[in-house]
Amino acid sequence: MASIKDVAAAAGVSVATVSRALNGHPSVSAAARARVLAAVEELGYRPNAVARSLRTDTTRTLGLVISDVMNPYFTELARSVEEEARALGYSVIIGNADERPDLQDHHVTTLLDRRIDGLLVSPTDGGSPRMLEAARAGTPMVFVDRWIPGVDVPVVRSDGRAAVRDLVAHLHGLGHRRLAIIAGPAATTTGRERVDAFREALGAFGLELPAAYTGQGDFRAASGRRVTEGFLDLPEPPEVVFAADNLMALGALDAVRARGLRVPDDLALAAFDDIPWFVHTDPPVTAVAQPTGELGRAAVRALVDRIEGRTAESVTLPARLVVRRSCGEPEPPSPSPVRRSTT
Amino acid sequence: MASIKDVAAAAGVSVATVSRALNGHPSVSAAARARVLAAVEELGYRPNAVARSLRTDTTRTLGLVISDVMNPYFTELARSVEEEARALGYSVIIGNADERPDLQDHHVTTLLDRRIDGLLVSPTDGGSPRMLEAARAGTPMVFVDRWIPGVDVPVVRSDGRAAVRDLVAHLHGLGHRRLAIIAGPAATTTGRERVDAFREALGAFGLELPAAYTGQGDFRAASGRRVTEGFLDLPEPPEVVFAADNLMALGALDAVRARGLRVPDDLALAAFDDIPWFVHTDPPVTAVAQPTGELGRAAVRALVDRIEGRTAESVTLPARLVVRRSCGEPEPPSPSPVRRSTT
DNA sequence: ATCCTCCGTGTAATCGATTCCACGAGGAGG
DNA sequence: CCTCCTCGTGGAATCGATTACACGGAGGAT
Repeated sequence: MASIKDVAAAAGVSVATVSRALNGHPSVSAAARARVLAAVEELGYRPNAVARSLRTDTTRTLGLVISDVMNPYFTELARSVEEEARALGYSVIIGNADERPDLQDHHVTTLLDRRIDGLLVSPTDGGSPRMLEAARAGTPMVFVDRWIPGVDVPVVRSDGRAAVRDLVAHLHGLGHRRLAIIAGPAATTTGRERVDAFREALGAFGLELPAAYTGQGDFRAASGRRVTEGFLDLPEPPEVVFAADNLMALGALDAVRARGLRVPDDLALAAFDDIPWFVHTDPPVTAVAQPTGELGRAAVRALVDRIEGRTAESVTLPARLVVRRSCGEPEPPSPSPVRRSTT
Repeated sequence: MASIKDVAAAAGVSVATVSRALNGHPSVSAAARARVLAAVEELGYRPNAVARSLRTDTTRTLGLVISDVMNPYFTELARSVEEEARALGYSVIIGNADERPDLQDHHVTTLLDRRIDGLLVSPTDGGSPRMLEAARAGTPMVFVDRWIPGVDVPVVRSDGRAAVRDLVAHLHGLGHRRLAIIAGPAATTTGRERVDAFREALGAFGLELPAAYTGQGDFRAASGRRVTEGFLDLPEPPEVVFAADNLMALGALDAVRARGLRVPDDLALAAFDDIPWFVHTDPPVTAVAQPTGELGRAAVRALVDRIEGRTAESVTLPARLVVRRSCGEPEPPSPSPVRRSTT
């Protein structure tokens, strides 16, 4: 592969001139510039980003460590992050932690070794040592969606409290009184917060959240299924299950279906995180929707601010409730014939 | 951030010795090795991958350019690619082309600029000039899922012919005779092949595929919806629609639902590419399932073979039919009560 | 005409690793 | 006791870019 030396030789100038010509430096004569460009064209030269990074101590690359790529929420987040980063002239390297702290650590380490300019993290656990150290050492970093309390890093996330209150009001209005939740891992902020918000909202309606109605999940489908089966085995099963993420909701749907029961007649279902597929499930799932794309873009902007020496602000955006049929209410006016179960 | 010089100084040895100690070179005394390791520990030193790459002309990184991250098929592919690559000691940088040739070209260019060791591509179109040139120039490269005819690069893909035949047999057995297809972009191999396989299978049953029953999609949901609406507007609409990928099937479902019709009673539906969500849609969708994970792993193995100087083989794995309810047949024996529509 | 200022360019240092080559010490063999 | 080999080590070149510094020539001011 042609290097800058080859271009310099072909153009009959020094490598310094080639570099200057290519980087838009003002003091290069038009003649020299033209010869350089011609040589570049002829040789199909492309600057070696590795060499440039070594010299400039800059990679124009952001690292993004997410908890689970297979989760549509994170997929969309990743997509919006890449989009905004590209608009700002950065590339993104994604690391998928698969909800495993060891994998998260692996990716943080590799990204740091590659000297990325900044790190976007949605931590799987309390934070790997490597990550905490990087934060302390001043590596530009921003938390997105999930964060780690006590670490001085800006956080870009959405606040689901109001939407969860709306959800509980909706459920209460439908006559449901026994509400259960499938929680996320206690090590994650989102795992805890959603339970807190739910309990708080229940309180406002004079309802309690008994321990038996709080199942421990891990943000994966299998755990949602397991927890839901537990709920159904209870002497007095809940009337509604609220899954703290979309994959666990999928698992819950599985569990209900495997028992030959139906949603919402036998058990109502709601989820945190809305995704396109929820429109097409049987029945369509009521969910708390985060402004995922905006979250990703805001996170990138914050991180780039930090990288380029400006100050980065934490951002909190509101989530909102999207009502569908999984909790019992018929869908808002639609051209489709009203659906009635035979029972 | 500490460099190898700092470690050398702290350990009281030369940088050469540090490098040798860290790379397991045999001729380093136990004493020196211990001092180096202690210094590394103390300084929290991590080798600079950028510098190493410049010197060794190797990045231990694979580039993966896919057509659309939001498509669960590609998400799963990406995940399995990363997994296998990690097992072989490589990192992966993903580029999402979003079905846009210009974006594909952008990512190929950036990846090449970063001097990745090899490229895995699922081309969106006939192939960007940059990509074709890289292939010709000998950059290790493997096509996965889609490929470009006439380019001498190994291809890892699945063959859906048999499964599509099974699908048509299934549909024919259910009494369907007017079968339509939503094709993918003609610029992609998968876009063309699936139509060919479908037409061929129809032929075996003495059926034709009229032009009116061939809609042109682009592998995105919106196009599936548009094409399906066109089908429904026909004087004699088809009885079945076969979508050449899962997102277009989603769009088809949308179209049917928006008309107040139902699947499979008013229009049966089948899709190419099976995904977990198809189990939960209303109704569950019959699909041709590719061995996605195995495809990703095989592609990585082929690419790494090529990178490490062995010869890479093309691989073709069979797809298989997964029958669900969207074409009219009741699901195989299950504990759930038989579902009857009220009409 | 002389001096000063720019302007365009080249030389060389530098980033942080790896690795070839040379060198000194110490052990084995004659 | 001398020679030779081996082993561990350090010096320095190298990868491909960027950039500080120096330098020569042209043009303007006086």
